[in-house]
Amino acid sequence: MQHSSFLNYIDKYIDLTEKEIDFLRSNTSYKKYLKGEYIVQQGTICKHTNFIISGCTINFYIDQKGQEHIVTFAIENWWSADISSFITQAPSDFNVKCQEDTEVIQFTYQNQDKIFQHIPKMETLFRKLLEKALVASQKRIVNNFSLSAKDQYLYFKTQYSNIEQRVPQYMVASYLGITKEFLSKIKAQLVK
Amino acid sequence: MQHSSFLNYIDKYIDLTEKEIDFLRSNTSYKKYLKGEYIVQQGTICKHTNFIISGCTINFYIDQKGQEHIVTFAIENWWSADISSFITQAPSDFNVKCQEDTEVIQFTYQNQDKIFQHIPKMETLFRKLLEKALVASQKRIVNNFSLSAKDQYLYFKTQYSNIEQRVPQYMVASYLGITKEFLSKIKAQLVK
DNA sequence: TAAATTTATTAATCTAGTTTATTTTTTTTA
DNA sequence: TAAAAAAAATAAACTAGATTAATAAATTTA
Repeated sequence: MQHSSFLNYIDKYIDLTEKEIDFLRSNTSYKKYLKGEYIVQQGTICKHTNFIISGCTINFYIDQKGQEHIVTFAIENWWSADISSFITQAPSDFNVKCQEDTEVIQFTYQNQDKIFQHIPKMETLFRKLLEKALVASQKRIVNNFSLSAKDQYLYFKTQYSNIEQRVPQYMVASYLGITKEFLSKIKAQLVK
Repeated sequence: MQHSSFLNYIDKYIDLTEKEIDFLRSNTSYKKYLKGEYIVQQGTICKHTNFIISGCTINFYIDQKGQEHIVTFAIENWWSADISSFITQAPSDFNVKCQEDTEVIQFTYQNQDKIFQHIPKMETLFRKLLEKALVASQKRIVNNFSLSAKDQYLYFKTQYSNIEQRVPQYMVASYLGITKEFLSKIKAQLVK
């Protein structure tokens, strides 16, 4: 029941037997975080990969100058974790924080491995998700290269309009790598 | 024999039986490209994932203004492809071009799939490689956010000093997302 | 080995985006 | 529902890096 939206998601990509579903259910766990809570904190180890059932998380870090930079947003039916820390089980450079009350299904490193060994289709699914994530990440680098801040913002709106409505504008600016003042200027200019 | 450096690479990560090695060998192929040849051209489909035995490739695109942007470099023991085009088998937005004479082991989409089904360990290896590639890609975005052009260049040198020696300086500038003139200025300033 | 081509340097001018500071608007809390 | 706090807007001064243009050095080719 807690797992149902997660299982629906999985079902869109692969077919699992009843046994496999039970295995998956018993090797993952449900957790609810409140708005403002941290799922991962800079300097600690990222224990879980999180599938978001409901809510919204931000992945950010604080640089040497004390400035906060948003690396990614995640909402329902997306995945949220600091992969670097998760795969190495070493302290994280990032924070994962709940921007809203957030319900997740969690995979520990050990359980994820167990799942991949018992259900190779799950590993295939994860491989394909990683391929897509890598393509999206490269696309972001490419956009950074060749689009003005205004065009990057417009692209963001086409891709993530649902997110724009759920987070403060200064976080969108941070995600785009520009100042909140400049995003404000861009918006004013777009209105005209 | 043509496959030996590829098999050595694989052997560092996973143990394969003789049969598995034969299967891998018969479902991949060796190819040699000359300096300047294209492995993938913008607008065509990326047919292969390439493991580089020797040589150097650049992955770049031409933007609307006709400007060339280098997205990635790859050398011996790295992988080279346009993943986006490869996984969708749709026309590529990128070029993969040989910067030196380059020998590769090639996986077609179908054969890669066959290999993953016959040798799940290979899919595990690829998943882990993708995880690492995603982490590196995110790291690049993060550096872009918080480092000056000079510091990005210094970071590049620590990570890819071997590549810096093998490609013209203007390609390094392009990879860093700055002009060749500005990189020249940075280098002059660093000498002092 | 000279000519042609490609790559790198230098310098002046310019601009997209930052910084700093102040004001206004919106949201939260008591 | 008023006060406090957080978020957004506006504007002036500033700067990192781009653009343009000319020159020099290195590499390739004949």
